[in-house]
Amino acid sequence: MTTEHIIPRRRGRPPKRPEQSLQTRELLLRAGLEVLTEKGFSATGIDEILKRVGVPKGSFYHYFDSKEAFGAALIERYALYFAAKLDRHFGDLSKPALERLKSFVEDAGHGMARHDFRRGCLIGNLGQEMGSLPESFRAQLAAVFGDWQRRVADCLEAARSAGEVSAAVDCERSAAYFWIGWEGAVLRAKLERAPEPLEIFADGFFAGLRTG
Amino acid sequence: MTTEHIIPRRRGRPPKRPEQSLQTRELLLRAGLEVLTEKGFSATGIDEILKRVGVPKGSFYHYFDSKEAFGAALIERYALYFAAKLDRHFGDLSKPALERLKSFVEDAGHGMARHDFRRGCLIGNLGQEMGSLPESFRAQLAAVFGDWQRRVADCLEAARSAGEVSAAVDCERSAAYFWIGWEGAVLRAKLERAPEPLEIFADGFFAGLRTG
DNA sequence: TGTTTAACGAGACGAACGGTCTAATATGCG
DNA sequence: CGCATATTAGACCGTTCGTCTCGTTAAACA
Repeated sequence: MTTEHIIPRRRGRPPKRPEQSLQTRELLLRAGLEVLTEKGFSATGIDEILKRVGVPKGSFYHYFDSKEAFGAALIERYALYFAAKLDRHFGDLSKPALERLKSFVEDAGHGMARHDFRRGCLIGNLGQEMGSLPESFRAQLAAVFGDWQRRVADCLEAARSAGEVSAAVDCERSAAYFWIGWEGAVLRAKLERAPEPLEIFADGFFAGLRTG
Repeated sequence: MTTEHIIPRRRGRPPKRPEQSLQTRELLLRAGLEVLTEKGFSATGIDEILKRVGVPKGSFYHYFDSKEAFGAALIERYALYFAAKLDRHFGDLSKPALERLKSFVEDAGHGMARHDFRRGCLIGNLGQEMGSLPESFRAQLAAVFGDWQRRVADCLEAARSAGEVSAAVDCERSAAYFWIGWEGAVLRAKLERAPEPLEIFADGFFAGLRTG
């Protein structure tokens, strides 16, 4: 069901093939993303991730100083992965700016559907959990939202210049609004295991842009 | 800092004063709400709640069959508490319907501010955690949202009848939209420990109602 | 080619957790 | 008085958490 590379693992110092040497770390990160987007940080034990990829505990603490450090690495990776996704959509100048944003929304919806609405957004998940998370995560998570917001704001700005949305739209504020609501929609879609919350939010959001 | 009733607890069967006899259970529920709105279900241990109110474990398992049953009781109580809050605002016929909704939003914002934006919405918190929660919670949580949505939809309907919002507004859908986004705003306000997300969402939502 | 050192795998370890259980204590009731 | 009932008290068990120490293997250097 998941990334089940049961490549027989050798002990001792590995041969000098950099691609191979990063494999274990890579596997841990990938599995971590899968599990954490589904269950969050606190509810997930290291062992679960370990078992999933067939790596013993000792390896984990070789690659990461602690569960906290692992979490930070996951946030970083997820943020990057997502920023790339945004760029891919927003950079597609073959369509109008507003369409670019819509295509991201659609893509994200398909992504959730592909996992049966069981997985949400890592950043949203961890944000919700901040009450019990290392305080160092707070700034990191907020920064990620800031980054994503920037990108959406730019896209909206382009749409406004092109007259695709009302000139009265405050792009920065609308971008903030977008992520606030989108995360709510993802959360709700996960709860109901259904796409409707995403659709309802997207419809409402885009309708609002017509009038500012 | 919290409900620190350190009422000296007597062992043995208590005297027949029903108000007193429910006290321990009551204290557990109250403390549970405080902690779970802040940290969620998985991250919270029974012991933490117990210590907070100075109740030994034996009592806990006397009043609740399990942590799961305790969670279910908390959801029920929170849903009731919140429904009452909604009714209080929406039932205040001295102001226009839209104002009633706005006053709820304002009240909720003050509520979060009072706890320094450390506590969120229990239902939202648990919703996010569904990935690791007993499956029995899912229907219960969804039903709560359904109930709240109903109430908001009714309020919106009243506003529409009074011409306070565009006749084009789909009240049911807008109510769904409201809760989707509002939960996102609460989550974000908790993350940033600031009221802006609530304001941004509320502004955008109410603006959208003008045009439907 | 032999010794040292870096890189990694393996699993033992103590603390904490959820949950159960028995005992202790006090009241209600016949 | 004595038995049933309600509640507190906390020892206890199996699990799981995150950390740590050590063994094993290859690279590095001479």
